[in-house]
Amino acid sequence: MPPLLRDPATVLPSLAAAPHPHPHLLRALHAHLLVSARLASLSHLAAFAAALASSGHLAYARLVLPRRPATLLAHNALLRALARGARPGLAFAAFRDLPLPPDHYSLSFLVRAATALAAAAAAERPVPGQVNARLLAVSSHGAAVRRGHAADPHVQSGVVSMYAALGDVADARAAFAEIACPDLVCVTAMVGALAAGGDVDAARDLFDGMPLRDHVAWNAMVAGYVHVGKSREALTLFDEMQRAGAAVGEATLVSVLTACAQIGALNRGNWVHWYMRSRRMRMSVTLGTALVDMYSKCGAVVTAMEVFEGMGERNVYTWTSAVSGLAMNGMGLECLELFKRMESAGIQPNGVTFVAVLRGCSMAGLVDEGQACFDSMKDKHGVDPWLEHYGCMVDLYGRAGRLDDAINFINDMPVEPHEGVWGALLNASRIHNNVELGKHALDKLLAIESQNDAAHVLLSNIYAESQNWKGVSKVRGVMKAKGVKKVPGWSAIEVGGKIHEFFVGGRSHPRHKEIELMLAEMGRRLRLQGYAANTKEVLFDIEEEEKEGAISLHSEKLALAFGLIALPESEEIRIVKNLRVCKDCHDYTKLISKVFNREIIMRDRNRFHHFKDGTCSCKDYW
DNA sequence: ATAGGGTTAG
Repeated sequence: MPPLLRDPATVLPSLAAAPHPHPHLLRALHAHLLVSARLASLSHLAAFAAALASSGHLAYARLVLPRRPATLLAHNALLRALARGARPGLAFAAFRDLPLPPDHYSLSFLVRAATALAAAAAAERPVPGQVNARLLAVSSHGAAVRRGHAADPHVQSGVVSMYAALGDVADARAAFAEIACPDLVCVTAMVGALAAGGDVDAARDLFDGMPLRDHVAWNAMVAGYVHVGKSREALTLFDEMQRAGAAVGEATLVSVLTACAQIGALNRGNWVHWYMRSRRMRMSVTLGTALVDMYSKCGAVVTAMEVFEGMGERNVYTWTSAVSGLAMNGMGLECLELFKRMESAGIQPNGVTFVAVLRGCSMAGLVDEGQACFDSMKDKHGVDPWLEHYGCMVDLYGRAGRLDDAINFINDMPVEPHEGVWGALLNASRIHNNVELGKHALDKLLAIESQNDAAHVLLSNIYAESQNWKGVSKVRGVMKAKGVKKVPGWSAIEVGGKIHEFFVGGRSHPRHKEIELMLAEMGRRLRLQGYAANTKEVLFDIEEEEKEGAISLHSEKLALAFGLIALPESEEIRIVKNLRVCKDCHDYTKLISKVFNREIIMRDRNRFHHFKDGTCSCKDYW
């Protein structure tokens, strides 16, 4: 007996994965399963039927199921297996041909199938034979209503999360409003739906109004905050969750780690790792990946790699997190090496992996290597380049000063360049002081995206570099007239397990007086070292400038001053910033690291800067 | 005998 045929539990998934197994093979398998009495239990029978259906033999699948008496139970088991399988759309075909009227179980499986399709559509993962996720969603909801099962709580919660998966919060709200007495599960589904739709405040109101919250409800709310980037709120809520005595499990910790990663809360992240070990929690792929991501994004890349190496099972997410972590930390060569290891390990890289490895090459100036990766994408891995990848390539050439190559690359693109491509060229023009090219790139960029704030700021900086102050104020006027809003800059620093956030020109911190004194002291000691503020790149914070009539302090300087006050001298200062660090702040921080003899690790939008003894790990190349 | 809500990479 071939080993595969010994146990339905092992043979069925491989059958389901095969696109179109030969009918002879199926019949042989069927016969074997019958003879060896593997199909005696209904669950095995349903699994076999589902495997048949998944591999394109729905009619055969139905024949396998008991016909007389036709039990709805067996057909429901088929629906369930199909809804969970690789081709959830088949559940609709099976539903249409049910030999008996469907019950509330049938409907809940159908809704689940629609949810799976909606989730795949949202992730742009086309599922074979897919019609239209929205159409199927509405029809499954309609079927539930028609068959009189819309009031079943399992169907209700399923419908709410189905619309959420489609991205239709309004429909989720409407479905929720129809529910006379939503139970805990339905409310939790709605909390998740609201948060996923970006309305985290509405989610919180609903959450606060819950008479009872179990750990899943807490998880939904914590994850909701993480989803919209409110990491500090997520961590605060997690504290409350623990005080409330809710069970902390894998899902919770994954969200908490994601929050730590977002805001660079290394101490908190370390605590989670310790907590996992002290509870002897299993290092699942998801949890391990979240740890690798957290350590990478907190600049602890060595620890990230230790976790990575210690993991027993790794998937494409894990590898991509690690590759991306090395890229972000400026370790281009190591990033490339890990990518090659990934290839030899037989893990198929996807588009996200290539974004990471191309960025790694770009940051380390590895132009030829990056080019080779880009070429291998399609040839070797069958991944079609996205617009982002074209942007990465322009960045790769442009950063390295090969502006002609960048332009040729754009001209040879088989698709219309998008704003990211022109943005990369614009940035390269700024780095290499090419005003003409910068103007050209900006025109193209604004023709596509007239509200792009970063583009206006970059143009202003290009003008400022060439001392063209009229140009600077013109850009400012244009932004005002067009109503372009600059994303407010913030910097975060963790002190004593608490996250402190600073905003441009902010004065609201309880220790602002001390911060001001420290800033004055920093300025005094820097002047002694011959530092003069960089007026070339003018600080560009319209709102603040207008309010205060003076140039405001960028948030990273406030965070830095606070770090110098609040952290012991032996400790490095870690700052996370949401935008890219400007040249002035970069120069300033380099000198501070020298004059105050401190290590400063700053994560900006794109990468890490590791300041020590007056130099930065990015070698002024960012 | 079959069911629902929360979890990872750019």
